Amino acid sequence: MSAMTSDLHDAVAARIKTAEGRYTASRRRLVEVLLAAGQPLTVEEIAEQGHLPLSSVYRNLAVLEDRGLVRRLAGHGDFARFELTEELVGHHDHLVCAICGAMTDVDLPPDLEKEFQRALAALAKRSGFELGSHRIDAIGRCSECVRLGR
Amino acid sequence: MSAMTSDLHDAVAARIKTAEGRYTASRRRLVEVLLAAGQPLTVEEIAEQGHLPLSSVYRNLAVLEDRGLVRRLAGHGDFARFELTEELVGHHDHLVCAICGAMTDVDLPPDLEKEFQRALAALAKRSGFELGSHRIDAIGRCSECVRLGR
DNA sequence: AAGAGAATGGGAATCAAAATCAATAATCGG
DNA sequence: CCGATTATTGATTTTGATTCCCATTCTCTT
Repeated sequence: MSAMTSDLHDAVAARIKTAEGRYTASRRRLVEVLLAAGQPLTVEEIAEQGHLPLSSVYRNLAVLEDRGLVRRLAGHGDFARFELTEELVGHHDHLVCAICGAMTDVDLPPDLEKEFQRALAALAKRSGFELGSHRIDAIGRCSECVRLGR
Repeated sequence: MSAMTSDLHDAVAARIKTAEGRYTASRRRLVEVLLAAGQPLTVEEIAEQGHLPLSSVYRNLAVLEDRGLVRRLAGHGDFARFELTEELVGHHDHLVCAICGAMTDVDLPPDLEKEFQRALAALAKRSGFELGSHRIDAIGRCSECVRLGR
């Protein structure tokens, strides 16, 4: 395990403990699965890859989301997907397959991200909206679905 | 009703009819509600504002979505929201309130939109992803939630 | 105006997600 | 290390948004 990875677990543990929470093996496993995947996963995928019961996955995703460590995304039509927040793994965007729902992480040039955040801030200000973050998704067909002619 | 509005209804009617569908009063009412709102609505909002039964709203949203006339969005809670597709009302982005889930339409400068689409296309190509459209959401607190100190 | 195909809408079924709760495990004080 | 306290687990409901069903109604076509 890399230094960065244990730093991440330390960060998660610290955050969990601030609210009478415990960073249990089950929760750590969940975080490890999300980290290893490097892309947003469904509850079922997390349960399977972490050998965890569904009820624990649902409960602990809620706990982690509440602490700002996990973020819930909407796939394309199907069901919810989850990823570690950018506080833990940095900002990134997604390629979203409109056919199978798969999501892949991608990074836009930082300059462009900044330019974009600036433009949004201007628009937000105009309507009294307090801007936090943003999300950018590219919608299309993933290579797998293209290959299979779907 | 403006000329643009009846053009829109004509476009919807034409598209519906291509697949043995009928542009019924119920479906037209649904489209009118979405058009009048100028922002993505939940199923419940559509049913209420159009005085339509839930089952019809769900069924007809599915029909319209299938014909590419309506698009399903992820809110910032659990409830899906729906809007007319950009083919009908043009491209735009959203301010999404993380507190109450409200969504407001906004327009980014066209130059910036194009620059984004170009950057995304480059990234997509690299991983064999076939780029269609993109969606950009600003996440934050809407003016109402700021005002109420939520 | 009648027949055929679509659409409607109230209610039932579905199923992802959340809640329940007895059993288990971690934490703390001494 | 021990026992008390509190949090977590996970099999099992329960919930609730969404989808399905189907008898009735509507809309087209001739």
